[in-house]
Amino acid sequence: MSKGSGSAMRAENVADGAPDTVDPAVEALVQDIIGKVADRWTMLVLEALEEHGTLRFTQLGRIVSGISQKMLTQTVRRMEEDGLVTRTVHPVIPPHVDYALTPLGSSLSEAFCGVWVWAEKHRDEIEQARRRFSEASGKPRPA
Amino acid sequence: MSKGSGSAMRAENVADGAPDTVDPAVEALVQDIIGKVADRWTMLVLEALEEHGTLRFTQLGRIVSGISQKMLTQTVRRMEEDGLVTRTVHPVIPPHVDYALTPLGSSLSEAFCGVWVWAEKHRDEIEQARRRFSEASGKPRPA
DNA sequence: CCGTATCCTGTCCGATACTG
DNA sequence: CAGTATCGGACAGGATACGG
Repeated sequence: MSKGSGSAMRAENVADGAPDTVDPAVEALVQDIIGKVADRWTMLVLEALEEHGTLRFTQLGRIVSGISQKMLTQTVRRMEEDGLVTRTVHPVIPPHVDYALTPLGSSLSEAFCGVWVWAEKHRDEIEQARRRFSEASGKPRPA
Repeated sequence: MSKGSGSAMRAENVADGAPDTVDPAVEALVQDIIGKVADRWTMLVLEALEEHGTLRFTQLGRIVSGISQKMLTQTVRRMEEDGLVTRTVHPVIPPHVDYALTPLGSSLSEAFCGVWVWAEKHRDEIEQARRRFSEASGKPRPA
């Protein structure tokens, strides 16, 4: 999933009228971002921080119930790397680390909210479609 | 995304220490939908159909370059199951199958556009953040 | 041309144990 | 409390070959 995002290729000038010309670099980056954000844990951490503001490691782990330390660390690190969250270490005993969304992280949360709203709005249609599909295929309902 | 998001498996509930903005059940379903829809191939197929309209199996496979037949079939099947695309079989020889977006699929594409725009708009910030992170961590370029 | 079935590999993720 | 390291199971997904 980690594709060559290091490319300095710039093609923001999509001033043409052709809608079918999607820049490969942009497309790659978008896929990369989506891939990360759509991750089960990343999404939940994003939400948790959007809701509660600053949180500690353990707090985060409690809110995102079910996540392992490994995944929490990994998720949070990647989000930090992408500039979505800030990681503040207080050098005291016992250790104390705070996590918070950056403006970039907040804006992503907001942007992704559109898809969230869509899913919520159309979940009935989706379930209907699934049922219709199961009916037509003669297959039993998958879980 | 990753593997586990097959269906609404989130039976685990938080001890309600903090008020959630959304219903847990709805959240689970939305996560499920997001998980499927945000899939790398699903996204590309969605885009391809949004751009080109109706497409045949092989056409689709050519546009979404790099996808295997297995994944293409699987992706398209799931999208059909969720009511995002229509699958029209022309019983001729040789076989001829057309795929097209449903209104639901189009609306999803539109909703996803927000994230797409976000990624495009902020890709510089993200790359900067990554560079800064690499610098601070003393890590070499991750390919 | 379209789709399925089989094999095989890479990777994700949870559990556990240990350090500062 | 916060994080790292390692092991092992499970599954996604690519390649291939074959059926309709």
